[in-house]
Amino acid sequence: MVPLAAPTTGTTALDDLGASVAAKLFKALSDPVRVQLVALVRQAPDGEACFCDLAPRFAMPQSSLSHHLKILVAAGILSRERRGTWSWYRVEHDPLAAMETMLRAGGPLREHPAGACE
Amino acid sequence: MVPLAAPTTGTTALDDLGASVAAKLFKALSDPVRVQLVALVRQAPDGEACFCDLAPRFAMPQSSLSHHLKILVAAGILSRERRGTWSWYRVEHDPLAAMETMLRAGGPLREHPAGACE
DNA sequence: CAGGTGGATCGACGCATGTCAATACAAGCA
DNA sequence: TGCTTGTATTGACATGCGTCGATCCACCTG
Repeated sequence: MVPLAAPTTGTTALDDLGASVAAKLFKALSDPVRVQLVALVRQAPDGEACFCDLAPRFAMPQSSLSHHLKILVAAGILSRERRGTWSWYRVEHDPLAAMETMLRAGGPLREHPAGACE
Repeated sequence: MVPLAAPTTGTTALDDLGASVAAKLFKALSDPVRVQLVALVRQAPDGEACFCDLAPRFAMPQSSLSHHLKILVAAGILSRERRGTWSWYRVEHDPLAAMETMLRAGGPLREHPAGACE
């Protein structure tokens, strides 16, 4: 650690907390398998997909896929619901919208009224 | 089990290549420091920021910051230009727009998605 | 040309992450 | 109750990544 300027927050840029939240969301999508999982679930009929539908799409053991799904659920990007024997996954659109807003506006991860083209 | 859309139909999920491209972009933003760097550069006057302007914002050695900037440049999210003594960074908006499109549509990443400011 | 400064790169370290096989758990069925 | 199938978790392993100090390079100035 070096006596640099203290982490400046509350000025013009994204604050530390917002950056951490954003980074965690982006990290959840930082693997190709997880990107595809989100796309598949989103495009599934009725907006939900069963694990057994997703598994055959990937050439990897079932445990690996479950691991990736767990990460997406932990990040809040997917939600899981167990109905009887099968687990069903849905896309939670709020986190995706938050990321989208942040990419467009560059501001903190919260509702941002700024116009698209400043 | 209900079959998902076949990989060859118009409603196809993200292909492997698109998913890899997307994942690499998201990965570049999977660290809070890099999220803040992008926000800072974007909000800088004239849309560009000098390394020496960015450095004091972070409590970490200069080498670490340079490392993060390198990752962002390698991902195409930032561009670097050396003018005399200083290095200047700008935000490349196309990759951000591509990510945004992908979050909204779930489709593959294209070269020039319907950009936000065209 | 010598010295100084801004910034990039190198090498090492420790921790996080993706992968797999094996195992555990949960629900339906015989 | 026990068996079978679907899914989650565990543990081990290798690799990747963020961090840091040290060093190197490019550009300016005297």
